[in-house]
Amino acid sequence: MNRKVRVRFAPSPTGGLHLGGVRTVLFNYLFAKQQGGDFILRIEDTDQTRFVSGAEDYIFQTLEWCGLVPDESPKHGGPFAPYRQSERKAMYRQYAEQLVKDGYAYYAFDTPADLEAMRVDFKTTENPSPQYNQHIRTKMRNSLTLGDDEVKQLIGEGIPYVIRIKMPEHETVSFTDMIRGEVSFHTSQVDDKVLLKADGMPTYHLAVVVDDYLMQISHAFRGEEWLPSAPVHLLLWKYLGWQNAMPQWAHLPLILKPDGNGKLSKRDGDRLGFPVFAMDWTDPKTNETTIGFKERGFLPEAFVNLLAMLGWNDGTDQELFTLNELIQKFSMDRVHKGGAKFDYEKARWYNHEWIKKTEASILAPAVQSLLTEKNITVTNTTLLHTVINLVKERCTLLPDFIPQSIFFFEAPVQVDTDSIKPKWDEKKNLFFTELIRAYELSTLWEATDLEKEFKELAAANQLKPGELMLPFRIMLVGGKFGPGVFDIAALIGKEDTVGRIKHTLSLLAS
RNA sequence: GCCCGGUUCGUCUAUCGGCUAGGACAUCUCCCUUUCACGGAGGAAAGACGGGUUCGAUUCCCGUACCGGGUACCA
Repeated sequence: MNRKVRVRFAPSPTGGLHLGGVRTVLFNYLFAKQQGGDFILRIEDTDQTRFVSGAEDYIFQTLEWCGLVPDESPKHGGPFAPYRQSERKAMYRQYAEQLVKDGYAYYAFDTPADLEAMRVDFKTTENPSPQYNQHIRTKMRNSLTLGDDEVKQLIGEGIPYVIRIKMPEHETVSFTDMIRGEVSFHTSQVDDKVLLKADGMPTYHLAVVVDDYLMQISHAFRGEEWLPSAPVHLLLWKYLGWQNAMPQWAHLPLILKPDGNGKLSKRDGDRLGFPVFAMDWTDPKTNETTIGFKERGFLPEAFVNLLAMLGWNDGTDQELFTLNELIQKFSMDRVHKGGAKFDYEKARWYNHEWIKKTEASILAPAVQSLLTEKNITVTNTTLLHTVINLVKERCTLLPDFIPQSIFFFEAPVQVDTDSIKPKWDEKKNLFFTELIRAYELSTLWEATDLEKEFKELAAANQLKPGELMLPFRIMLVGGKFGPGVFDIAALIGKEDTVGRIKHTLSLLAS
């Protein structure tokens, strides 16, 4: 069987896209691009009660930021449109009805109250959550227990009903998962899932099978949380007569909380102070904003890189990969089976590495807009690039560029004179006064010249340069940080250097 | 409870029967840097447990334990 690779990411638009979601996108994307296939985005908005406006748009923005743009989607269009399940509503019913006709599904008229009563009535300590299964279904109001005439009558009267799959009694359903190998289930353990809801919308189970078939999906990758319902899907492919077209499955491991147990959730980020969503997400109902990796100052390259390494590696010690390298090297059989605890420190490390290896010209727009927010207007882009190259190795997140570079463009507002005062004396005061004169007269303004002059003057004053470097640094940058002092002096120029020394001297005098 | 997955340093992981168990993050020590970083050298740190199979098991099989997922007219 040699068909075109087509994969899909099928989120429901209920909120921000979290790490796990983006990683599922990434693995789909990598696989598709490697195989010369297509990556489809399908919106699974079959639950109207959970629909959140803005969520779909957010998904597109996120994918764009990550550089994982779909080939087909509600936005990009494509030969299998529409790509929003709510707009495909009409197509699902016929398949559900066909299943009923073929004896693989049945109508069920139980009300929510009936179901609730069932769960209470059949609840025991051994079976705390009774399912609507092959045993229970004989005790409920459905087309298996009711006569044909009664069923027709109920439907005719407009009584709400759902269509449920009729799980076979003693079968083993098995399939080969690309990551896990052979996985099998006993049908006696699986319940009669609802396929078509009372409002006429399909559930995930029906919709995913119908759409994957209609959209000719060749490989279906999704989170591990779907593994238990895989037998339902497998059976549906079979009952609908599409078995030969069934995609190959891969169930991806989950991303877990860094501490404690369970899968990573938005709340963990809030609690532990790190982002979980790719980008800022503002809940339209509560107006609460959850921070995203983008806004925290992550580069998309770093974000994609760290996500890829959460559950996959190429078997070597390499940890830094570009998207293109990932496309080349990715393979589903090297994806782990077990979940991975998310480590924010390591995530920061990836970003740090990416900032270091990214060209100043690429970093420049982001740094510039960060400075603009601080009311710094940068007109000299050559200077900006020089500054970025000088400080980027000490920046882990993009906003770190602000404290690390702002003093190149503006005299420090706060000067940490407290760190100078304890060891300040008249000799040093004299030295800096002389330094001002020396620098004012100097015709050369390169870092090496400035350092030479500085040290000669120190020697003439019988002072160790070491005692003077820190005060000098604080005068220029405001605190104990930043690149080499003479590099800074060279870049900010004579006027600023002298001005900042004078300013600090006056602060120390008062 | 039941079903399905999983289990190597604190964390992410390498190992596809030969291991003195390797790398990275974090941590510690030292060097470099008269700031903060970067960088360099080194240290500490792991195969859940019990049975098999085998000349040999981290690796294969079976139990047990623990962790995770599922058990909705949510995805």
